[in-house]
Amino acid sequence: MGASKSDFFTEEQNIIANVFKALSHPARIAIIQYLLKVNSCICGDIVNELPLAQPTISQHLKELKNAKIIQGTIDGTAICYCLNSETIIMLETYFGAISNELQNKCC
Amino acid sequence: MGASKSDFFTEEQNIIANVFKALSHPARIAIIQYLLKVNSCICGDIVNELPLAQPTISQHLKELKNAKIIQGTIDGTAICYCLNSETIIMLETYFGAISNELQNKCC
DNA sequence: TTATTATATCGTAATATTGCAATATAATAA
DNA sequence: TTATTATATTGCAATATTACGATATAATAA
Repeated sequence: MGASKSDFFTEEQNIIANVFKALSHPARIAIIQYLLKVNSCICGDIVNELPLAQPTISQHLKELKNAKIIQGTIDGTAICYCLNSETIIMLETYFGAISNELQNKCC
Repeated sequence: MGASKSDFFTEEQNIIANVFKALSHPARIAIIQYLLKVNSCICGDIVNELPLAQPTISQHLKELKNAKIIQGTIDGTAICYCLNSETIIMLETYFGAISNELQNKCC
């Protein structure tokens, strides 16, 4: 008894759930909002922006990167992170498709 | 040390993160897919469809309901659950807005 | 009333996530 | 080479989630 019965679900269901898991923490939403705000790609001064220690930010960035929500390119000693528009568009399409299927149905 | 520094983030960031948290489990994605497939609103035979016990399904449904991703209407002893198109459209709009803001920017 | 049926809640064990100090790594500068 | 700077990883404590048996609740049926 306990967590994780993911083996009983399809790979697709697990992949989709994992993208949303990456989005399910306020710090990671704050990182996304900051990356949107600063217009150009920004590196690790996200650490100065958020009320969390550097290792914690690094961990959150890793999760967003694994879910392909952001991407980072090395720039000297710094790493320049920015949003991955492909994944954003994929998510827009995901809900767009559900919303279309939902038309003329109950509720 | 430990989980949950949500007080340090804005209410908006916490609300958004909570909607995604509701979507962050394969069982809840499976419930959404099932509700889409059955065309008409369906009640608790989700229990027969998924490899989870009734209390577990009930808990997952509660989380989806709290996040306003589904809604349930009482029908005798049964409860008829279905997707809440308002929230789906809100999510589509959310990613649509990000995707628009992202145009002509880095990456 | 007493079943029966459908769903929700409680309690708790197993597991996962979060946050950070300490430390490691990697690139550049001196 | 030895700093310095930026980021990642490790280890662990605090907390949250997941799953389910047992039980409660609520509506209808007999």
